[in-house]
Amino acid sequence: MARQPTRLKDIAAVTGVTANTVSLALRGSSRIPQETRDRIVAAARKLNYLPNQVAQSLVSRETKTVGLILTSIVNPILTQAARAIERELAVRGYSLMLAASENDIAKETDALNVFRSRQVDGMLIYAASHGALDHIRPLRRAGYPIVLLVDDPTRRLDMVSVDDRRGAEIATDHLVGLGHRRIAFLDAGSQLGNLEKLEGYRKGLDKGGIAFDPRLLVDPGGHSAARAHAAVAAFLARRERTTALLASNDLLAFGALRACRDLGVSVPRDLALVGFDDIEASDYAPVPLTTVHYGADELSKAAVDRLLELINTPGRLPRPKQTFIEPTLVVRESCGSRDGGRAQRGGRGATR
Amino acid sequence: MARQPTRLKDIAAVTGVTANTVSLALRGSSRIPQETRDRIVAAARKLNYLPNQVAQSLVSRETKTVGLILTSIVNPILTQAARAIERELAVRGYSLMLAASENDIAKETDALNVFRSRQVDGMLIYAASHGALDHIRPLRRAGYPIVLLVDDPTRRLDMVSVDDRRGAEIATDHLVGLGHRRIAFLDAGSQLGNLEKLEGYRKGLDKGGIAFDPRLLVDPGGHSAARAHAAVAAFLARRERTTALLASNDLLAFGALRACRDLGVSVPRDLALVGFDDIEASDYAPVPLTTVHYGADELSKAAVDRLLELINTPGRLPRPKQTFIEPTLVVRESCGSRDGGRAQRGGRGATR
DNA sequence: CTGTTAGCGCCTTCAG
DNA sequence: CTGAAGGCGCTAACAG
Repeated sequence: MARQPTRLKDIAAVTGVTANTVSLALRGSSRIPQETRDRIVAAARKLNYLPNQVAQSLVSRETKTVGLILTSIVNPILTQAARAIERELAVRGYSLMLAASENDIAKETDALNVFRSRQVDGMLIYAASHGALDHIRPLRRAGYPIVLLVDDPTRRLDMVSVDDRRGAEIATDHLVGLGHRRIAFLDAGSQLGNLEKLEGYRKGLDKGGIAFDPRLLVDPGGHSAARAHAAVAAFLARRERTTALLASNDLLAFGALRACRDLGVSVPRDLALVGFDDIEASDYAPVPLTTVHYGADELSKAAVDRLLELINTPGRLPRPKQTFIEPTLVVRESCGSRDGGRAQRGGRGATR
Repeated sequence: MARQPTRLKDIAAVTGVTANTVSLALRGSSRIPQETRDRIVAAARKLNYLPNQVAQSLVSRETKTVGLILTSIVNPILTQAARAIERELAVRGYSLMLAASENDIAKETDALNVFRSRQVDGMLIYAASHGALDHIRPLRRAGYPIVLLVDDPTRRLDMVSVDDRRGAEIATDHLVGLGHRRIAFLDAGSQLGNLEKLEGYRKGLDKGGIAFDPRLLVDPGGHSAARAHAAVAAFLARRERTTALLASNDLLAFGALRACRDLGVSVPRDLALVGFDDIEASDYAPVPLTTVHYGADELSKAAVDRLLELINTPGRLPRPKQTFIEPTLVVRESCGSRDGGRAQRGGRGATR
């Protein structure tokens, strides 16, 4: 990029030694006498020398780079994870390369290839579809360090993820415990085959002795709050006599909240609402959101740790390891249990 | 990363030609007869060949990589920009390398050096401090393509940025037009020397014939909603008889909204509120936020376009060019003008 | 203690 | 139409 970056050879020319000596000196080899070293280091500073990492990588066969594939960068929770990942990597001397799949397997595959071609030392992947991992598996078999950031049902890849199933289950438990029987589930993941949250929801229902009713599934057909807004509005218009709604992420919950406001449905009095992710804005929502929380930083750290473990394993990769981050429920106002009473008996309502 | 990635030489061995021929064939050179080419391409596919970009970069002297330095990845508007940048770059065959400065000049400098060492073809920088650009300027002089994503007061660097000054000005104009005279300004940028918004605010005041009162400046001492929450609570307790507040970003506005709720101050009836950035959540806030909007995607595209222009300029870099993205005001409920009346006379209040 | 040689994987130039 | 030679910037092996 700079038109003429300084090379070892340039420093060599100035100091009257050979490029090799400069290389050794700059890396502090004791083979070079202190005095020569100082002279070389001084010259390097003066010439504003920085080693060419691409040349280094070619010989060392490592790039000190990790690739991260995100689904969509709009979801704040992914952003938060990306940030923690960048930080964790930076302190360990790795750089982060970013790609987005937009929930599209073809783009995910493209990103995989780009990263491979760029010789990244490892990859972190928010797979678009948890069921469709067959484009990733061969890479692991070929020896590529890869850590999935979503659940792999088959357990054949390394993985660090929040326990989505458990998260949806505790959220459902909470609503069931509050006396709700008709609990709707707002989720965009099913289309992509990401069924963990749905399963957790069903498990929670089961435990409460509530039959699963597919009419209570609402699919926004997209991942934005706007989509959720429309879908929930349509759903509410159907008058399914729902008293609670579990949204599979907070952005969708925001849309739901808006739909309720439009239709004069009071949250939590008329409808108890629970989200998922606990993004920063959830606490600042019109009705502060009860939501499933998990440590995105903790998750990121665990994922980076595992990835570096794989990267630094000399021979064959160790057996895949699965790590689940345990979620907790953060109870705020939107579920109606904040002030003790059952949501049905009416709480403070949605006043501001 | 894969223990043994396929090389040109491997394909050569299999097809009984030389590595050179393989290289030409794979790049579709007409110098190689169609039939040989097909044979080579087939072998490459079978061996799952991908070119080693590190090696390619060493000879081509370009990495097809762009470095992006963000201040803090928490601000959703930066994320949104990052996403658009990634997308713009990807369609042009460039990869994105990400680093975060956490608003710290030392870290910003580190990131600059890392990118330089990694031979990125160009850099996009959300500089932490718009006044402190002296660590960046020499790079431009050395011929590095760099586009700043914030204003450079001295106009010596290429830059694509929202017109912060203008944004704050139109927001202030709006509040002045609504009859407000005591307008507070909530801003975390001044400490870092990012004064554009403050200037716009003062200009708006001036035009309205309102004297600037430093007691109406509230500094959250940080960039989070929580900090704003605390700072605004303290400010409101001082009873400065403020009727309006301009927040320098939406996250801060959320915190302010929360402080108002805590203290029973109704928005917009008792206090008109205007934010900045128009992040997705703003429309879903307890009181939908009136805020300064700008096309983050448009900004990103312009920045990427300009950067690639610089990258593809053969000799000396052209003169630096400044591009401002024009902001607009999105009027929602928090400023009290939505339903026609002056905020002071009471609007719908903050009901939900 | 330092210089020389070779090679990482690829591309370009020049021979054949 | 294809092969051989040289080099990108750096490091590793071996000489001297």
